[in-house]
Amino acid sequence: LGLQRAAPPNLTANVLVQKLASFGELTADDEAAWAQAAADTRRLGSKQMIVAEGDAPGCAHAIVEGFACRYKLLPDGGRQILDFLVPGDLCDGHALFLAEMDHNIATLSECLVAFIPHKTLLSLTEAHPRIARALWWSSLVQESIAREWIANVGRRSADQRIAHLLSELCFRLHLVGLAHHGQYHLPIRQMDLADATGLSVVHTNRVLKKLRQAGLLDLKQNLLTVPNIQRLEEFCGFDRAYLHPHRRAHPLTGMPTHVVQ
Amino acid sequence: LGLQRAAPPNLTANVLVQKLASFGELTADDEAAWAQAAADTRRLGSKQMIVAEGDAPGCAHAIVEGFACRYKLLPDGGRQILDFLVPGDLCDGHALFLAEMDHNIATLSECLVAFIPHKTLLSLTEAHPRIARALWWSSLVQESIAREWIANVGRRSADQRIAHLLSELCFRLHLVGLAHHGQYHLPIRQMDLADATGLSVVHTNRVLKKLRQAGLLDLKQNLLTVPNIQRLEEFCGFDRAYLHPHRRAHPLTGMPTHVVQ
DNA sequence: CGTTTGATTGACACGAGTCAACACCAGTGG
DNA sequence: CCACTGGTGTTGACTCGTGTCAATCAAACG
Repeated sequence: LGLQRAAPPNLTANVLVQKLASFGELTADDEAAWAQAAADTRRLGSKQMIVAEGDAPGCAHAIVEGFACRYKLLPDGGRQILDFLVPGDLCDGHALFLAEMDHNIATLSECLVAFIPHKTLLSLTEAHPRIARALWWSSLVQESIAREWIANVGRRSADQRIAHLLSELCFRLHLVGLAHHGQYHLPIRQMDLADATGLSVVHTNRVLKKLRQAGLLDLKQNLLTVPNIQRLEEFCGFDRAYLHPHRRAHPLTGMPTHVVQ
Repeated sequence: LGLQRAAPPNLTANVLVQKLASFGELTADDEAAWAQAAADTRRLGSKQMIVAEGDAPGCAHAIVEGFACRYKLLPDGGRQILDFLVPGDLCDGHALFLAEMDHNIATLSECLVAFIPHKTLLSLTEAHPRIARALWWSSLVQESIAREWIANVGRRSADQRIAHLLSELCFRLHLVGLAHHGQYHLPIRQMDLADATGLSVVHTNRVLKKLRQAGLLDLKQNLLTVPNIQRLEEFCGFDRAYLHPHRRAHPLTGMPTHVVQ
């Protein structure tokens, strides 16, 4: 598949830069510095641990290619996925300050992962205030996503849960240019969808069938097709506001103004 | 009730200081500055809005007395509570940087709320790096709590959900000295518990009855009694790690070392 | 007092979980 | 080359946890 080909070296950092820039305007100098910081990349196989609960890693990780997720394991063996990590996402920016990780991060497909030493991250934020602000903004969006997930799992019907989750992913993939005419390369199993929405695999399967028959989406063999994204979003009440896509100037902190899309 | 009496003026800021200090060691000077910043307090009735979705408030809010919550309203009228706010909690620290609120914050009981102008908050963090770090830490704990709630609502049984939620509250109330021999003043209705755990009110009621009969806890008339907190925590698999109570020195950022409890 | 809000309980319906069987595919090894 | 395997998707039958509806009760309140 064309989607799976490795990006040329000088394009490797492109997704990371594109994503960070979506959180705040950067100068060419900022972008170069960010790309440089993430130069150390490694390829990981599917279902490999990136950071484990209890770890206090010495470097941050960002996804360049492939899909990963955060998750917790419960005493009874259950798994709850807390977020999907798509290309461009910084996995563990907060671990820079917290003593130890309180959840796991693992790949869902083969991934290209950038390793950014905490030392580099710190000096970067000191020398590049715009990068610092973009990272700060990004961490706030992370928090906001987590809150929306609570509402998703807590109060939406099974159909809407799945639809909402996929709507969010579509939007986030759009941000980094990974959408092609309503088609998204989505290397996640139904079991992953189930663990992200708090449903069983069997019921997830049935819901997907129902959504397919309703013509809202089609997910098969790692390819998600959404004929009409607006219809899907209406169906599940998706409102992109929580992803804080358009940034307006703040009277005090002077965050840059810019509208995505 | 003795618990409901208004604190003397010079004690008003005590809870806020105590809470902030639980996130990082502060000097006497820091504490005085923080208390001063939160000097403007107002008393709000039950079920009053503090900040609404879509707002871009000019000041931050902190709870001094009483209970509040964050929540989202869904298109179908459902409400999902995203977090409870107890005395000492900063409600909307993140709003300092984000363009607008993506959820509501309202009181659950009569509350004493401190209003901290964003301008003050900004200058405070510039002049007092320890306060800045404590606030930063606090925002990370907020994020961590949100993630735990996803797992709670997504993968735990109804009994464990309620038990876990109440275990968390017990711990957080402990932090600010609001626990008295396994008894906690908890002015929240069963409907609030239901909206926080993704259950119906009726079923919440039944679960509470079951927990009461199992001798795990007793919640009636705003008073939560937990005979044996350890037993409750074991029942629901509560692990305080996600609240990041003990802070160890970080090799790079030099966060202070200190163990709560 | 009547009114309102919240707690409690029962009867019933339904969404979602569980168990089990089978299909399908890729990889692997005899 | 073809069985054999493990992982994943699909479907049916059945069970069970929760939701819904409705009635009653208790406490708070104007």
